[in-house]
Amino acid sequence: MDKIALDIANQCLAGQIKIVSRVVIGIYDRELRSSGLKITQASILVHLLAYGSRSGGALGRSLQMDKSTVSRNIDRMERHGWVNKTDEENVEITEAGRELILSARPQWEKAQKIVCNMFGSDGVDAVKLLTDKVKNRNKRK
Amino acid sequence: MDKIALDIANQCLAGQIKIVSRVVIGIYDRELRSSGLKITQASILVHLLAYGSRSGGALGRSLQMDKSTVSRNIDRMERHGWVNKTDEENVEITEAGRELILSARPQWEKAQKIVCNMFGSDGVDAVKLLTDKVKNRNKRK
DNA sequence: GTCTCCGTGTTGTATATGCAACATATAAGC
DNA sequence: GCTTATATGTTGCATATACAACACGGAGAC
Repeated sequence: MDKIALDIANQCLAGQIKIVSRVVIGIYDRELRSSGLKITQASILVHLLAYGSRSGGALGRSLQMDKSTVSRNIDRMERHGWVNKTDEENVEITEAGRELILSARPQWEKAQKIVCNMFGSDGVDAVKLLTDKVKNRNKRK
Repeated sequence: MDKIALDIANQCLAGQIKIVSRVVIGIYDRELRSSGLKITQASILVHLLAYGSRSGGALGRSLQMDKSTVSRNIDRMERHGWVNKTDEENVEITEAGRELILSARPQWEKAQKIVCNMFGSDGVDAVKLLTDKVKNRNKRK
């Protein structure tokens, strides 16, 4: 029983975020399982729906993913037939991808509801706050 | 440009948490890189320091990891010589593991400082709030 | 005693993730 | 022109992650 170690365990922001992340992502992935999607791929499809075709680099910047991670996620999704790489270094959603993500909406809603209940309105606000802090981290100074 | 998709992209709690997680974990992992640790393994070592030898199941419950994930993380760490599996289904930290995690403290402090600066005190509070919500999610009713 | 349930751990399979190194291509400097 | 910087994408490597299926051992139920 090391008291200092206990302090570190309780204060480490990365450790806390990992725990929160594992639980929340688990809830979404379990709900989405019947659709064949995981939350990462669902996020990419939603992004392509929202913003249209984009380069892998742009996707990575929006989702804070390394370019290699984007590259391999797109590969997997192309194998499933949900996206295509177009001529001009862009990724576009296919009709199958569009139908899939639209059909998965109820499952997404359910997961969102479960987590909203767990977090409460102050918890949801906290997530938003952290997201904003992360996205604006290089804007000051 | 689909307006509804844009709403979903901006509201999805899992998507937001993934983004926050990627950024924060990236900061810690980069700082810890010189020590040879990643934040997951550092968390396990700190837990073993704080609470002493524990079963994989107990570690998984504390860190919200699947038992198979714990199992394979422990395997990796045993290969590195940082932990041992004892007779009685417990995992114990080795002397090498203890020295490693103690020596990595400055790097952890630096990462913690960077993220604290990024988040501000309200952001740090937000992380704590979410962690508490997650840990107490089954306690009500 | 036997059977069932539960806690524990391992293994197969698949996805997710990032760094380093590499290969291109385009743009800017000079 | 050439060079340098910047953006793009891929691949090797290692770790992190979870579900399903399996195996094992103990604790009760009867």
